[in-house]
Amino acid sequence: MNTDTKDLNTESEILNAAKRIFQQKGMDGARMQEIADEANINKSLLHYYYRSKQLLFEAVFRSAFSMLAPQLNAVMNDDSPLFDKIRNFTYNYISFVVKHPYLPNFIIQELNRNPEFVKNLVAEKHFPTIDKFKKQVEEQIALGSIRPIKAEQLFINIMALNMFPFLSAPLIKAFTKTDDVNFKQLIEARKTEVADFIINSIKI
Amino acid sequence: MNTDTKDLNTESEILNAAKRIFQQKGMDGARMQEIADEANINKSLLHYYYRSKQLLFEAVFRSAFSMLAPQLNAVMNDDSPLFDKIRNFTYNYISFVVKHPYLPNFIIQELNRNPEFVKNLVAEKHFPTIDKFKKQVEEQIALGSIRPIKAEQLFINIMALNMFPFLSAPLIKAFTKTDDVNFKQLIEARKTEVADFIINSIKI
DNA sequence: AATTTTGTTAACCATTTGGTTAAACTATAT
DNA sequence: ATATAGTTTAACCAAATGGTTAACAAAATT
Repeated sequence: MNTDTKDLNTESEILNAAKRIFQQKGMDGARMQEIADEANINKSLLHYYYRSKQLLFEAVFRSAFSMLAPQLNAVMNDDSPLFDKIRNFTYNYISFVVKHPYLPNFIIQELNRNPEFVKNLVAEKHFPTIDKFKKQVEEQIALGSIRPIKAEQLFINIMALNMFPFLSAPLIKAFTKTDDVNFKQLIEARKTEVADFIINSIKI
Repeated sequence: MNTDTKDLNTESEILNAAKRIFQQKGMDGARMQEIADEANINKSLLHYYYRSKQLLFEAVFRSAFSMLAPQLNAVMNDDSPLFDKIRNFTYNYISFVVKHPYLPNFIIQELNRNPEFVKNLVAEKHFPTIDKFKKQVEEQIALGSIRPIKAEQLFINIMALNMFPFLSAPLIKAFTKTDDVNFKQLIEARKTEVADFIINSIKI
C-alpha cells in the first residue's frame, strides 16, 4: 500500500503500516506478518527495528495518543471564553476525527485492555490536566452566566457528545437505519450542533 | 470461581465463564483454555457443548446483546411523555450498566471488529427501531415544547451521555484525576443529572 | 580498495492455540 | 445386572505465531 517513491525510510514505513493494522485490529487481533505485508518488507525487519510486537505496539500507541492529546488539551488549557472554547473544540475535534476515524476507538480500547498504560501516560510531562477548565467553569457559575454543574460532569458531557458517535458508529447506524453517506451528514451537522446542544443546556 | 452447589448445569456454567472472559478480553484476546479454567472444566467440554470458539463467542454475544437491547428499546418504544422517558431511561440505563460494566464496551468493540454482525442483528425480529421515538420528537417540536432537533441527533446525544462514561472510564479517570470511589460518585450523580442536562438543552 | 557497519532476507524454531480422538466414567433405562 | 446414551477427561495434533539466526547486500568508513 506504499505509493511513495519507495523506501523513503523503512522505519517510518513500518510504523505507518503498524498504525493501520493495530488501529483496525487492536493489539490482540494484529499479526506481525500482516504488518510486514502492509509495509512490503520481510517480517524480520519488524524485529530489527522494534525488537518485539509489544514495543512496536507501544510506539504506535504513543504516536496515536500524541495526536489525540493536543485535541483534548484544547478544551482544557486555552484562554478563550467558555462558549467559544466549546464551539471551537467541537468543530475542530470532529473535523480531526473524521480524518482519523480509528483513533479514538483504538485508544479507548487499548486503555481498557491495559490499565497500566494509563499510569504511564499520566506520569508523562505534557499530559493534559482539567484544572484550568474547572476554574473557568466555576467562574462562570459564580458570575451567573451558566447553570451550576460540576466541571468534571461538563467535561464528560463534552467528551461524550463529541467522541461517542465515532466509537459506536456501527451501533448508531444500525439503530437509526442510516447508511454511510447519511451518517457522514449527521456527523458533519454535529460540528456545530453539538456545541449548541451543550451551550443551550448550561446557559442561563 | 463457581461458588454454587457445583454443576447445576455445565452448559450454562460454560456460558457464564465465557461471558466473563470474552467481555473482559474480547474475541481475539480470550483463550479457550482460560475459559475452561474459569468454568473449572476440561477444555474439550467447551467444544463438546459449543463446537468452536466462534460459536461460543456468538452465543455470548447474542446473550449480551439481548440484555442490552431491551434497555435501549426503552428510549424508543414506550408511550410515556418524552421528558419522563429521558429521565427513566437515564436512571435505568446507568443503574443497569453499573451492574454490568463490561457490557457496552464489549458490544461496541465487537460490532466494530465484525461489521457483518450488525447485519445479522438488524435482520432479527425484535431489533429495536427508532421510528416511534422520531415521531414523538417531531410532535413535541410541532407543539413548540422543545427546540427543533433531528430525532437522530437527539438519540445519539442521549446514548452518548449515558454510555460514554462506561466506554472511556480509564481515559476519564486519568483526565479528571478521580479514583475509583470518586468515579463511582460521578456516575451515581449522572443517574439524574444527565436527564437534566438533556432536558435543559431542548426544553423551550 | 579493503573493511566495517547497517539493512534485508529466507529458513528455522519453540510455544501457543483451537480443535480432535478415543477411552473412561456416570447415570438412566431396560 | 446390564446395555445404552450422555458426559468428562487425558493425550494428541496441525496450524499459526512471535521471535531468532545466519547468510547476504548495500552503504559508510578507513
